[in-house]
Amino acid sequence: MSVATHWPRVIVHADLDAFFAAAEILRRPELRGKPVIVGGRPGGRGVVAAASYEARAYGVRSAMPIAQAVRLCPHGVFLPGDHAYYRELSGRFRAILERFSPLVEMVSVDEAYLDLSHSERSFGPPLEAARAIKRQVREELGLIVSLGVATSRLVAKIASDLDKPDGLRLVEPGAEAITLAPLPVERMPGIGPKSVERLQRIGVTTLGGLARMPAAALRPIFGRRADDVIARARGIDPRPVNPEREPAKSIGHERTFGQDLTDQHEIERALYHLAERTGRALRREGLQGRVVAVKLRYSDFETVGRQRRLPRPTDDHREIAAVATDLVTRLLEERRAPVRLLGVRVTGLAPAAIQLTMFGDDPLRRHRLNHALDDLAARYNAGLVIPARVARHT
DNA sequence: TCTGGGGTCCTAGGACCC
DNA sequence: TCTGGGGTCCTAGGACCC
Repeated sequence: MSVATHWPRVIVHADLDAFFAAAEILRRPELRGKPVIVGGRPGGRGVVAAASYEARAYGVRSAMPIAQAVRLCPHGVFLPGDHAYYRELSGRFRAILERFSPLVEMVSVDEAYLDLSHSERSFGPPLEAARAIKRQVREELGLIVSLGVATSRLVAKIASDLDKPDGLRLVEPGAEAITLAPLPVERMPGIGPKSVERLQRIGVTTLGGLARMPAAALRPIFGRRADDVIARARGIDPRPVNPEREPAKSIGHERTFGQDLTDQHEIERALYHLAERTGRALRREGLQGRVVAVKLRYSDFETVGRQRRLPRPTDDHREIAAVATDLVTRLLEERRAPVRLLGVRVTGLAPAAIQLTMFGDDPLRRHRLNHALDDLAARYNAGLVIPARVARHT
């Protein structure tokens, strides 16, 4: 019998396995055991959002173009995805986690951090608590969750991935650096393909190697983050679990078209629709923004953006659309080529306040009109109400 | 092969101010 | 004739995450 290990903090990272695919199998049990791939429609321009482990056996991975997934796994079951349903399951997932600690931070629909530092009295040592979480998620949701248990978010996150699927990995206090050392650098969140390549060029391929580098050598790759990257490679990460949802910094929508757009009217119509969805989302959140940004991707994947600061904040989709259209028109004057994607985003957000200084238009009336239109859109079909000038071309 | 959509954060250059 | 230095705001682009 060894002396109980002292845990300065107990952080759990919980990650649902192949979540979207598992969710679909849950409501269509006949799919169990089949390669299920959730993403865009075959023949379309989507990517894989989630693949069951049966599909992964064929080499299908998330973020892979659907066309490639079809080639690898022609008999796969391809589904479009149902985010409202996933959100509902995600809420139940969260409710289970909250039984174990009030400190639960959802980082996406299928991922969360928990701080169990003060939960030992109720749920026993970390390993027992982790087993209870896995059991309750399986019994009550029918989903499999992989867990990492460690003294920090970072190590818990990396650990949760090590034994997937149905993983449970605990990294004892003091064992952080030695656990990370043999892992390839790309296991560390924040190190993506570009950084991997640049690290490889200076002879660094593992987190142990990264941990031993002098900060000066990493400065060209990571800039001011270099010291932080080294600390993290050693398993040091003081960030707390924060259950508060941070206020949004930007809200926007973008769309990749099934076929590239060349017609000016089609482009304007698409921008109007994106602006409308963005405006509605802003009003739903009670926010206004001071900057309108557009994104344009050409058929050759060259991607450019423009943004403009407004004289005052807005949540009005007509105003957003007008600015967005002007910005895109300017981009197309610089380069005229088929358009694959358009995006509209509003940043510089702050809680909405009606301005009483507009010219020629009653802001209060417009404000009421927008909310009335939001109600209509919610009751009927989103995007039904568009100005005649744009509708004429539909 | 042919590359989504929602975001966040960082960098770098130019304008402008003191 | 040769021309500082720091801070802040704004814009564009890119890396990255799920």
